[in-house]
Amino acid sequence: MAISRDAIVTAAVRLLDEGGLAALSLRKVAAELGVSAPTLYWHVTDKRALLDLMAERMVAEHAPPDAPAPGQPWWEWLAESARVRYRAFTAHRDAALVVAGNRPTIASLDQIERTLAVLVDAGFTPSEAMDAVFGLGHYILGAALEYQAEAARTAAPPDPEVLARLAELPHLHAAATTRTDATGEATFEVGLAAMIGGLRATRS
Amino acid sequence: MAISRDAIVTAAVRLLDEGGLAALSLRKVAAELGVSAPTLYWHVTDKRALLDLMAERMVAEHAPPDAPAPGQPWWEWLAESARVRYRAFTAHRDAALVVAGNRPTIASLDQIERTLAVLVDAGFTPSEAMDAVFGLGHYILGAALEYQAEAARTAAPPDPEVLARLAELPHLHAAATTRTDATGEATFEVGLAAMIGGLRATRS
DNA sequence: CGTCCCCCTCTAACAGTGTTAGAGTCACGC
DNA sequence: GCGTGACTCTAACACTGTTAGAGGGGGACG
Repeated sequence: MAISRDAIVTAAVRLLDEGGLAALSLRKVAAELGVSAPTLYWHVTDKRALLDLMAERMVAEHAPPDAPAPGQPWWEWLAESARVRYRAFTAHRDAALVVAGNRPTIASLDQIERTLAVLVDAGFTPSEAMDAVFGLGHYILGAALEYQAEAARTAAPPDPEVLARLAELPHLHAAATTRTDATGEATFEVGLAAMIGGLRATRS
Repeated sequence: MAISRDAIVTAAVRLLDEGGLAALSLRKVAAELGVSAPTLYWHVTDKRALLDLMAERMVAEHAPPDAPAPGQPWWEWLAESARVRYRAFTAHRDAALVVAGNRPTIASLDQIERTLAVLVDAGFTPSEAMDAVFGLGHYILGAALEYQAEAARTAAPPDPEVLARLAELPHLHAAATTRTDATGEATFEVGLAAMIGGLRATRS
């Protein structure tokens, strides 16, 4: 009945969604497929390789447009691409962690190339464009990672000592009470606007 | 002769530097101290708790100035704080990963409060200041994480298929050949300038 | 029809992980 | 002297990624 590599990746992603990265073991993936654990090694060289495939899959699920729409400024297209990527990171539990340790794939290179093309077209040198891609990419990764870490944290009861300290700090307390950003999207948007605004400023 | 909690953290950080997070096991930490593994559980509740302590230690090693120097604009002070934090993340191997999963400590709350105070003083509302801290923090975390992931990647031989594809992509190839940023600091500076420039723009 | 080979799966096992149970040792305060 | 608590130990459990090596089973070919 021949287990396929794609089926393994699908099962692994499902398991990731359920229990997070820490709970993802090859034995569980194998069990999900009704197969013994060493069998996976015939289809996949390594657990690291499986994680690479999962990262590729999860990123591929959300594809940004290849280039700006006619008349659309490059910065708006860039912002939209960033949102799509952020969504890809937050759509699956611990996806950011999995992607972070990932080695670059051909698909990701192609996407970077497309982004570089747009930016070079807008007047960036290739090196400047690369800096922009890196800068934005780092921000997205950090935001997604911190969002998911926060989600994992709130599952556990908060340290009362820390909570007490928080009440004593006026600005922090004020900020904490006037904000309710459950999805993290509003916070992401603010940082994104700052980042892209900063990149735009270097281009005029 | 009574092993202290601080000694455990010190040994753990040394082991982290040597082998990275994946190679950090309680048994090795115990061996480093000439003690058996379960002994650590008397001093530390959990491995997660040990990682929290390590994160606190590593961050505390590099402390940014509490407030701008007289006459120093807030954005310059903010950039300097960001650099210090980035240095803290990259000073120890996998430090960014350890800190990312960390729960907020009292010390980190205090530092956030100081930053908020400076920004509020500069005209931000507490909520806007919080957004700025988050945005900048996410960028720093992502940059450090990606820098360390890249360092780990170059240890392994690169995939020839990916390498071949890279040669076919003109902009990517151009960018890759004209850049030699071994420490990642130059790339970090560019993104930092964009981020802080963007934050400044919202304030005028 | 037989036979060989290769795709695919299996069991058994190894070395290592975090963590718990419970027993033991040693110094200090009363 | 004696107990009590701080501190450490051994033994063990359930689990992890990974390797060795043995088979089954179906299609290709003589």
